[in-house]
Amino acid sequence: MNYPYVTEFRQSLVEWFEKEKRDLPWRHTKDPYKIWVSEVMLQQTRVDTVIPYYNRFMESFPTLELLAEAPQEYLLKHWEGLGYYSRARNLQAGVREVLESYGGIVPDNRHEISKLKGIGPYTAGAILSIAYNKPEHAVDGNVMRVLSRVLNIHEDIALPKTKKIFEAAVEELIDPENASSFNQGLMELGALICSPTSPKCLLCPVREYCTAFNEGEPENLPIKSKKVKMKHISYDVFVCEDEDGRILMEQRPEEGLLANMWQFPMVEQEDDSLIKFAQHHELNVQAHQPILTFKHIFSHLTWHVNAYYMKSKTAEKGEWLTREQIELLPMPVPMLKIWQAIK
DNA sequence: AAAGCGGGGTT
DNA sequence: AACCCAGCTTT
Repeated sequence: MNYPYVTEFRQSLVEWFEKEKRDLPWRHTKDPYKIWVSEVMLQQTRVDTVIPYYNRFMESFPTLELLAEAPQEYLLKHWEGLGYYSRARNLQAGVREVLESYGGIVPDNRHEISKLKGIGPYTAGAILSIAYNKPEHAVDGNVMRVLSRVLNIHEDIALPKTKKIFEAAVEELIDPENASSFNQGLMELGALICSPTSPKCLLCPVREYCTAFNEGEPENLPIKSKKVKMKHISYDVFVCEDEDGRILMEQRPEEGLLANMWQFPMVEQEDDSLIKFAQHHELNVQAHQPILTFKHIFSHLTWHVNAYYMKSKTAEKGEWLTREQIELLPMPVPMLKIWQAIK
């Protein structure tokens, strides 16, 4: 690696972290289960977003056993609005594996913990280092940004193989006695100081040991290629209420986008989609009116939603639920938006 | 190696 | 509007 400041970098980073770290709910524990939950929630998700979800989750599922026993719908309700809902289902599958195969003890080595559903290379290293203080790499977007600057690495971080370079670097740099503070320090530095744009180098505890600060251009690292083609789809959504005040609902498939989440019936927009919808459900629609139109942007596609409200005579087909029942169902944000408009 | 998978904040 | 965020799974 040919980096001359290993000892100084370690010491400065760990000291800075232990002095300046934010007071976060999951930093009050070393329970591997709780660290696990926090790390899964934090995947592609900001700290400020996660905090209320984590607190609510720990009130309902304070132990691994209670999470293992929870109905999936109740679990998803706790994840509602957080996104990437497969994380929640994988987490539950993972804790069940721990109970069945490891006597309820989260494994303390990479080989075993990596077998658990939802635990990839990053989360494995995060749990091992934070809960067990094991000197294991935990390379996320923050770490790649920080180390690309400290070590002046110009490889494209969008390429999967590039992550191996950073994992190898962490293995050499990591403080074997303070793995927890070292790994968290790298991420905390990325969050507070070594930001994507306008890094605050003058406040940085390791700027003396930063190759890009000394010899390069920190603000132009890391190198990241990008190519995204956004897809667009238009949907009609029908909020259909019968004479008893019950509303027609449907559950999404168990695989794919928003798996197992509930929604008001939704069909791809066509000129006669309302007629087709009414025929399919054998509805006797008496009146309908537009509620709202909006755009919902996912990471890889955009929904253009037209929502309508309608009254129908009571029909046999489909799941007709009361407002109280609907409140208990996990729904994605676009549906919550429509539900708010209805109420 | 590439694609699918949420939602929201920042610039 | 583009980018980013304490990434993982499937193909």
